[in-house]
Amino acid sequence: MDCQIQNWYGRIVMCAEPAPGPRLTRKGQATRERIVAVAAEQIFERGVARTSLDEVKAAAGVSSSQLYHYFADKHALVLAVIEHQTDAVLAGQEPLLSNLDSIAALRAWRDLLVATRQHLKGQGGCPIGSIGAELADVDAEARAGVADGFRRWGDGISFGLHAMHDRGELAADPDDLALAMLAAVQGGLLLSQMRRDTAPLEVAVDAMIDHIASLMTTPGTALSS
Amino acid sequence: MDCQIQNWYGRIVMCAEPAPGPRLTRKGQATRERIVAVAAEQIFERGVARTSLDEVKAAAGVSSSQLYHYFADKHALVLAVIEHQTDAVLAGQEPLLSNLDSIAALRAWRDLLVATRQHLKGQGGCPIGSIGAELADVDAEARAGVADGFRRWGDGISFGLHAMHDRGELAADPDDLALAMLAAVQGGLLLSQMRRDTAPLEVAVDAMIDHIASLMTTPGTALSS
DNA sequence: AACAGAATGGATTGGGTAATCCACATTCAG
DNA sequence: CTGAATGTGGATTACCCAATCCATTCTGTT
Repeated sequence: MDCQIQNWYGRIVMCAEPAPGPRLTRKGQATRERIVAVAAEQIFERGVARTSLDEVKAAAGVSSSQLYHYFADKHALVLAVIEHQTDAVLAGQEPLLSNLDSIAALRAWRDLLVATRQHLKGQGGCPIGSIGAELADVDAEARAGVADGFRRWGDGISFGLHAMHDRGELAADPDDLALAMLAAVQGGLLLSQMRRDTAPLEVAVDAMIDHIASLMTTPGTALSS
Repeated sequence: MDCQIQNWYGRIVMCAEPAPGPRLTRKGQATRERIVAVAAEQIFERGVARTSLDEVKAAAGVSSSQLYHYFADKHALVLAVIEHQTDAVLAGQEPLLSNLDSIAALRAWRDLLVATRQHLKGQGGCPIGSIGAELADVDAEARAGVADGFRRWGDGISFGLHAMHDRGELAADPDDLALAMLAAVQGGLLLSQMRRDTAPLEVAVDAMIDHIASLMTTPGTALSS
């Protein structure tokens, strides 16, 4: 179901396969991607249930028959959007995400997350997480898709931590720390969205970075406070 | 807009005022509460948009006119549900939540959160957070209601941390730590919901407790690992 | 050129649901 | 006791939206 590709930074990441059904012409592929991109944007703003296909069709400049030519139904479109958003979120964190192998690198990555969030003026949460929260108990495939997105994200975080661990600098399980860090990011994003204030995201991720710093065997890694 | 009451454990917490509009008879109050309880349950299971008022009416055994007698519209009902769920979530963590003034107390509270989550067999996320994620950018009042619920929750956590700080045991800002802890809980719940596995919640909260433990001035507070 | 498969257009259908309306019953206060 | 406010019932309306259908045009291959 998945293929492996080399990304721009040399790391191997998992990505979804191109397309299963009937092969698409260049034009059809462009139309399909346009639909997914528009749907992703609207779902990010309003959620899945409040995004009507009529509006997606209008914004993408396509008709009903086109939409249902590329997607069996709304559910299939949502699955494509989840993959699309996962790719976008992970790509938006590169090249930092692939190199989180020092406290300094973690802090730079944190700054990027906060800056991205600030750029949205308090609107919107996590493009993946919000879909997951809405559909987890309603659509098993969507839940699995979001879970896979989180897995890829967590793998990205743990990659750098594993490097630190392998160098003997980190005295803890990198996978657990990566999972905890991802949780801090998700919770921080949610709280920040509710309060329209990046402070919760900053405090949560800072606390987790400080925790990692406290588990390092090498000296000279001062806390941020 | 709010009133202060004494809860069972002596702490002063903020709660919503009883009811603003025309005063209700005992029977009317019961009907209203039944509607809110049923709506809360269905929204927890399916989300706001996928909860139809017809089903709420059927499950609560009321007719349209009753529902619209107590609530101006669906939006007003959702606001009532947010308050209802906030009260329920906080009450469900007592008496532990009001006494998080030691590492041992924090660990006991963590165990309660994990056990509660396990009891749901992987279904459902945070009753408050999931509503917030769905409505934050669509319904400003709902967002504010959820934000207030999170504030109350965070206040509960910070209360015990402040006690530790006042005793000179904790060398950090209790409010920041409480905010980070709440973020870890929310993120942990979301990840656990996606993976249908309590591990993310456990790891995230454990990491945050360990972090707090590392900031304590008194010795003898061993890490959980 | 010619054919098959792919892509597009737009009208239509059918189901679901929030909200309204009017008629009737119950409760409570003075 | 009595009337005014509160509580209840169910039918109805008006709208939104996912999905279908058929006809037509485009694209790539041999």
